[in-house]
This record gives sequence, C-alpha cells and structure tokens, in this order.
Amino acid sequence: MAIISINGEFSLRKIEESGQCFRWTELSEGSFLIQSGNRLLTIRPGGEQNRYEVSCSIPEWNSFWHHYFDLDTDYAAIRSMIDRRKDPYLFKAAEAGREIRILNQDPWETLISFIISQRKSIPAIRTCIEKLCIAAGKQLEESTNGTAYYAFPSPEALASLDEERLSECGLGYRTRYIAATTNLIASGTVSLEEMQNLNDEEQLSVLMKLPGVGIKVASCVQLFGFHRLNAFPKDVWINRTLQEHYPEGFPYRQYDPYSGVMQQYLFYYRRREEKE
DNA sequence: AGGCAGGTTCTTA
DNA sequence: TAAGAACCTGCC
Repeated sequence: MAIISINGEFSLRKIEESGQCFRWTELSEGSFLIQSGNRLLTIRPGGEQNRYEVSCSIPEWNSFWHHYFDLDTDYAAIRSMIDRRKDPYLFKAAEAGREIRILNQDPWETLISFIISQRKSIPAIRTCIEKLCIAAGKQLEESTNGTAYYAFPSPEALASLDEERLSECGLGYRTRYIAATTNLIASGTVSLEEMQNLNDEEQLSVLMKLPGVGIKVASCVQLFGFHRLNAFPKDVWINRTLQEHYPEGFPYRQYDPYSGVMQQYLFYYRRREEKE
C-alpha cells in the first residue's frame, strides 16, 4: 500500500476506454484492478489532486508501474503537433482524449490478446483471456478477499496446453492461430526480444509472418506492446473515421513519429461519440 | 432468437 | 492485385 502522485494528464477511465488493454476492471467509481503479465495492481483516487492509493510498494511502482503507465512521455508536446485550423477534427479528438497514455504492455501478452481480438466483441475478448489465464497462468498470491487471480500464461505454459484445452477457452477458429504462434515463440524460432531491435517496418513484417497476425493485429502489437508510437492500427472504427473525415487520406507524415498516438485519440473519440 | 463482432486467410479471377 | 467468402462462438 502506498500513496503516489502522478502529475500531468492521466485518466484511468480514458485509458481503459481507449481499447489497449483487456485485463482492467473498474472496481468502483474511478478505482481499477489492473492485471499485466504476472502482476496485479489496485489503484484508487487518493482524495487530493493527482494522488492515488496503490496496492504495490513504492519500489514496485517506480520499477514497473511508472513505466507501464508511460508517465515519462510528454503527451502535451505530442498534441502540440496538431494544428487546430488545419486539422480541427483531430484537434477536438485530442482534446477529448488528452488524458490518454499509451501503456507499455508486455509484447507477448499483447500479441496473444490481439490475435484473440479478431472478430470478437470486447466482452468476449475479456472472457477468453480470463479463461486462458485460469487454464495456464500461474496462480498469484491469495489476496485478502479470497478471490484467486492468475498471471497471463508464459509462452511455455501456453505451449503446454493441447489444442482441445485451448479451444475450451472459447478461441474458436483462432485456436490454431494461437497454438501455432505460441509454438513459434516458445520454441525460440521467433523471438519477441529480437523484434525490439528492428525498425518499425521490419518489425511489422516479422509480426505479420505469425499465424493469425495480419496488418491490424501486428500494428496493435507494435503500438501497445512495443510502444512504437508511429504504428497506426486500422480497425472498423478508425476506418469509418478515415472515410468520414479524411477522404483525401490521413496525413501520417505530419504526425510522424507519433501518428499512433493520434490514432488513439481518433479511436477514443469515435467510440465515445458512438456511445452518446 | 439470431445477427453480429476492434480480422485473417483462402479462393477465385 | 483485388474482391469475396468462410471462419468459431459468446454477447446483447
């Protein structure tokens, strides 16, 4: 238990609603249970401005969660690349999403999660991942409330499940994608560590060689797992936005190397409009 | 109750 | 190279 302060733009809810993560749960107004890899955090508004109560120690916050939440990136500076008159739509979207940050998530967890995400609704994706964690993830320390929590399975742990067990997690036709990709990673045939060293273009093409990974999933892994802030995943929502507001094409050059951040603002804004 | 969902892959020209 | 169909299954 510790109190930490986060100065700058930061909204747990907006991050959660920006579609990057599938293992966040809102416990009560503004409080979240967040799972990443084999870690678990609860975070609550701490009364005073910019203060939060977190379930971890200060050293763990500093060594892991601070980076996870990407607190050292200056998003205001990134947003200042947007010209209000030239691109009023993006400007509005970015104002609406100004407290969004691109999380530093684990590439492996991100890869598997986004392979699962294809043609699935967000609740269904969450259910699937949850089942996968229960089936193959290490059980975490029993918490005080008696609920069991599980880590995201390591490549080896996932590789040890046969396809039938995988399928029972509700993966559907994605089962063979997950099995094949997992084997490539667990066997060391493909190395996510080595992908860290590739430039954006090379990294994208290596990712796309994995079974079940096309352009959209690969871009999500780049943006949300490898923190490549220029990666620009195009899902159905973004495609609609591009058609409606950028018939001449989105000015990627203008926002290089942060077009992925702009994509997040557009995504969040579009989803939000849809709800209202 | 039945269509549809944050795509990828395979098939066909 | 491009368009169209098929694909599992849980959710609303």
